[in-house]
Amino acid sequence: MAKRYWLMKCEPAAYTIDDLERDGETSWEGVRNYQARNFMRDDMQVGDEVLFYASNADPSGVTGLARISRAGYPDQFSWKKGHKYFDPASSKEKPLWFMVDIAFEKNFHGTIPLETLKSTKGLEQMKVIQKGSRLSVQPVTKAEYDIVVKLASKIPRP
DNA sequence: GCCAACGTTGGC
DNA sequence: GCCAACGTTGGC
Repeated sequence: MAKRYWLMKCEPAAYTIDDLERDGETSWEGVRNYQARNFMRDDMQVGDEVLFYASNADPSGVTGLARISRAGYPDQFSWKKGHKYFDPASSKEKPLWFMVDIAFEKNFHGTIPLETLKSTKGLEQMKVIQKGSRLSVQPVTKAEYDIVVKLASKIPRP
C-alpha cells in the first residue's frame, strides 16, 4: 500500500515534539473517538508520515514531523482498571480502542501557526483548519503534507 | 477562562 | 430512532 499522510493532535501539556525528540519513539494511546480509532486501527501503516500538531497551544500549529513505527494495536490502557484511559466497554478479548507508535523525525523548533495554515494556498481542504474540527487523528494528502514541510523551512532558526 | 461546536449517552 | 442533556475539545 502506498504511503499515507496524517495529522495528529496533542496538547503541549500532555506531550510535545520536544518530548518525542528526547524519547525517539512513543506510543499514542488514549484516543477515544471512533473516527480517529478507525484510522489508527485500519489505515495507518509503518512508514506513514505524520504532521505533529500542538493543540491548545500558543499558538496552536504544526511543530514537527513523525513517522508511524508500529501499526494499530489494541490500547491496553483501556482495560487497566483505575487508569485514566480505562473504559469498561473494552477488554483484552474484545478491545474497543486502538493505538499506534510513532517515531521522531523532525523538530521544527517553532510552530507553523494554524493561522498560517489557513492562509496558505493548497491547504483549504485540511480538516484541521475547518471551524469546529475536533478530530485528533486525521488524514492529509501528500500535497498538503509537502506544502506544510515547505512552510517549516521558513520558520526562523532559534 | 470562556464558550461554541461537536460526539456520546440515555430516557422515552 | 429522536433529541435533550451532558462532557469534551480547542481556538481565542
